[in-house]
Amino acid sequence: MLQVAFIRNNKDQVIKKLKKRNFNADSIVDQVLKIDEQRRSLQTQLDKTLAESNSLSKEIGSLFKSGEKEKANILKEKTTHLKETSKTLSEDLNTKTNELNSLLHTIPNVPNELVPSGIAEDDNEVVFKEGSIPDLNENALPHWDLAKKYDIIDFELGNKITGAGFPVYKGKGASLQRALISYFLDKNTAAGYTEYQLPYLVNEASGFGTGQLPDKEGQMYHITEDNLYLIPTAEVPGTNIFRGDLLNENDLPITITGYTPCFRREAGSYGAHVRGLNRLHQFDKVEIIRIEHPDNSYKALDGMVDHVKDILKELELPYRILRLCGGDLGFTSALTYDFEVYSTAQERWLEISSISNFESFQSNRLKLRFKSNDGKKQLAHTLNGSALALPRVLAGILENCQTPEGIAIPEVLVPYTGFKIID
RNA sequence: AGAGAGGUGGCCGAGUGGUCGAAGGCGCACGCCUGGAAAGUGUGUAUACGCCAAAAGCGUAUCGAGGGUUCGAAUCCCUUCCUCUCUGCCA
Repeated sequence: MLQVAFIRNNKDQVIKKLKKRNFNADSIVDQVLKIDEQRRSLQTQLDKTLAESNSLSKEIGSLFKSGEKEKANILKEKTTHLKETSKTLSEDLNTKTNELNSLLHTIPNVPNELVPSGIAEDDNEVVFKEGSIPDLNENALPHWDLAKKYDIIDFELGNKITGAGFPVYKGKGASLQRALISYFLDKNTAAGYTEYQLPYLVNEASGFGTGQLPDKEGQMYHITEDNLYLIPTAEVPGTNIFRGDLLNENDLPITITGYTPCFRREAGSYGAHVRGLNRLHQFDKVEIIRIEHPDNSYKALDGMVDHVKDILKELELPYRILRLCGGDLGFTSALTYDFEVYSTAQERWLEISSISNFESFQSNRLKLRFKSNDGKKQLAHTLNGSALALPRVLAGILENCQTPEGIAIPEVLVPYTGFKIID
């Protein structure tokens, strides 16, 4: 959520930059500023009314003490209308504040300068490419066939136990999953991130804090009996650690990593793109999260990108990095880099990581601030990224590392798996 | 899950209807004292919103959260969340 003061002071810039997202902010910005003005005027009136009735109350108190009951009763009557006035004023103020907030909730983050304009996926800008695409023979199989061939992932069994999108990993498939999680966590902690184990269920306030609610309510599994949500990403519990906090400048940056399963309803997805591991209702992911000083957040973003590059290089997977265009940029993000690994057998790129700088958009909603050394308070910047999402990395390994003898495990993972080949 | 107790500032802790944003202590910051330090001593030490060009200042709100009673609520009532103790259940 953008800050009203920011919109007020940078009105034209905000409107102009939001155009990159193909978001026409003209009328909504005017509305926001108008409602904010009304809100402030109501606040002033209410404060004045309350101030008057506070001072009357004090007078009444001292009159009662000195036994001047009649005088006190006269004053009491005077407070009656003040009470009515303040009641309606505070109701109006509430309405205006809610109105303002729900309007603000519909305005996406202002994209960074670097964000290319564009409408959809095809307009994303490829900024980096690394790794050679292996020349597989004609018998190369997509990962869902490989999973069956080596009996390491059972999709049908998942259907039986739960439903589509809940695969069962078996034997070396399960080991490989566990190996990847450990390997990612080790890489992240070696880079300075502190490992956390986080809850998989979050309350409503956390959902609002990171912006999943109210907009993406339908995308999360909701346990209505206890009013809790299954997390769609570790970003939600991880970032909400700091909800409402006032940090010290010296506490920054805060860097955390955590492994969690992720649950997504993915309502409305279907077709070939969701086959096998491409899109699941439950999947594993290791996330990295940073709380940064605003002056440092873009440097930190680059650092996160380099970190993930390093991991993919070690895994020897062919990948590319995209800078998301305005049309594809997430609602809360100011700048996002997507990592895609090449699926040789499917002949398409699969998204395996998304790294974003939200600037103060998330922290404004979270009320996550820090006090700088000169005593001034300001919103911190939040960033997060996957390092990495498991299923598609697994798909990439299965497809790119298939040999006539079996799946050759990337060397860095062998100490974690304890085996070199799946056959 | 049942019974009881409780949630107050960075922390501890007092406060059961009026001058309480809140005693006292600890911590922290700055000053004095000291050759230096400790001790001692003095001052200061929450957040949000609003008024103001801004600072100073002033106003309003905030004692887990939300609502109510009252001229007036940390204090009384209701709802809700959380913590602790005992009992029950359980990896």
